[in-house]
Amino acid sequence: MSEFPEIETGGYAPPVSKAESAPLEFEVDRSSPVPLYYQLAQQLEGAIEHGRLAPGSLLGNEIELAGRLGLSRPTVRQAIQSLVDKGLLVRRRGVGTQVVHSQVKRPLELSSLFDDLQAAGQSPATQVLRNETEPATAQVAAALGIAEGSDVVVLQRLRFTHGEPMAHMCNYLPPGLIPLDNAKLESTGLYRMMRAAGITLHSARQSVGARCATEAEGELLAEEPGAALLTMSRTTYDDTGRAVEYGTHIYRASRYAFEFQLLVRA
Amino acid sequence: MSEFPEIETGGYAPPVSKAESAPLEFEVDRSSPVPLYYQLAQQLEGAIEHGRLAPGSLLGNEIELAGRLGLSRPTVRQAIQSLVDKGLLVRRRGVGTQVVHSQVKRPLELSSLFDDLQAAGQSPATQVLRNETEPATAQVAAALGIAEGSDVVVLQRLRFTHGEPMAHMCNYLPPGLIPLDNAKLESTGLYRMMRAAGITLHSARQSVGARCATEAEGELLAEEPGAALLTMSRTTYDDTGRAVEYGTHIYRASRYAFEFQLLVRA
DNA sequence: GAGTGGTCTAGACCACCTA
DNA sequence: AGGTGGTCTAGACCACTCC
Repeated sequence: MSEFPEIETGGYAPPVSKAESAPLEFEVDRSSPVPLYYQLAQQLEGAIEHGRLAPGSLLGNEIELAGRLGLSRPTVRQAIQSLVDKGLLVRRRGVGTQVVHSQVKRPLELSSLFDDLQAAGQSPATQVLRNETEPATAQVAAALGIAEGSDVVVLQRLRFTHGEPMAHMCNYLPPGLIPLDNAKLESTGLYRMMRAAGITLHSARQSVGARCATEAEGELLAEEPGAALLTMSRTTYDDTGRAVEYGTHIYRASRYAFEFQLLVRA
Repeated sequence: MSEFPEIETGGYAPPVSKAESAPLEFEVDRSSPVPLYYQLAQQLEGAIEHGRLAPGSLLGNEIELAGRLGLSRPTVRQAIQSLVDKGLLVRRRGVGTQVVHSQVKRPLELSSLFDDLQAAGQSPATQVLRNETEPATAQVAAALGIAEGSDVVVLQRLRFTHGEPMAHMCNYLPPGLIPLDNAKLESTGLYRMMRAAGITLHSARQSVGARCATEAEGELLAEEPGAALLTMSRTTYDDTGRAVEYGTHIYRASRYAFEFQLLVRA
């Protein structure tokens, strides 16, 4: 497999390359507006990504690293901590800081279907079926945390890849949150429009299920009635905890599966 | 304005109760082995959960808070930061730290189906169908990051709630990771056994899809052939980045849906 | 015992927001 | 202009791990 003998022992004994052969050079630019800890974190992350810091290797203690860089220990710790939070490093008291035994690639973030597809080179397209304001039903009101009967924007879209239908999406948004121009909606994703409007997305609560397609759903998505569909409902919150979107979507299970990463919270 | 009008305006203007009427008392115990920042974080979290700190209310600036508690500012910051990471607080430069506009409940963590069901009062039960060692297929080896053909433990279980089958689970584990006693497996969940063995779970990469049940699957899960099934494959990693489990599971869509929360990574 | 990360302090200056 | 969080420093002592 790999060139370095990462493998050993059935148990767990951590094989540690004690002397990092090449101490690796890092440098910070004190005239830059970029925080020092962030500069260091980026350089460390780059070194890990590019394999200059091998998985399992020790980082060298914080105090010495701080001295070598001309930084204080708390600053170095802040850089290291940010990478620990990202899952790239592990700290062990009395042992040291090592590069994680890799395997875990970059965690998926909260992304829109549109971005996912585009990133996968799937050339997504959108058709807006509906874009209007109506009173919120009890379910929608509860999801968005607004009063039942108050106005919400209802959005219904069909998502295509390579000219084939792939998902039917129904979204509800608080009125006036962002301008919902049909042309814009057909050329980009909802999340991207929100971010562009200065909304900082923070988290989303999702529920994923499955069911068999009804006749109408089959027609809409070019599937036989009875075909498996993936269903998803999601409420998205911004960084102030305000619900900015609630959606119920259905996907053709034959063409789509959710990929995501869950993190254990301390 | 009035004193605590938390509600207002259709737009977004944050209505802030400038003077927190009752400054709220916090206290730390310096003789406790619990870190000071952690004590403070817990008290703040409790105050938020119990509504003593209203959503949207300001926390008071860090320096004053530090003074009132007899702590240094970095310590107070560490406490606050941990709650910001949890999504309970938002910091705004030049404004202050406020309690998130709630709505977001506690984020779901990486949990086992067993724990989920038990928490929901569903009295889960498990039947072990298979528990043996065999050579890893290419797919399993890739997921676990081990050599193809090397030994892995294969586990097949059926999960019941209220005496009804609910899911069929097939797991692969590195050999010798933990003792896999059948009796233990039938009385608890796999993750709980791992945690008890000192393994710190860190993250899991999942893929969720759907398909229609085959005849055999229908029989196993007491569904008609063609019924919608939810499929999930998951690789779980510990805090060193080592894959500790790979599983492919199928669930009766009529009885189960995944609930989870995604966070936006900075 | 030596070395590591974990915690904590008491200051400092800066950038940003509100007004 | 005043107040807030964001960053940074130069120390200190402790708890844990390993030899």
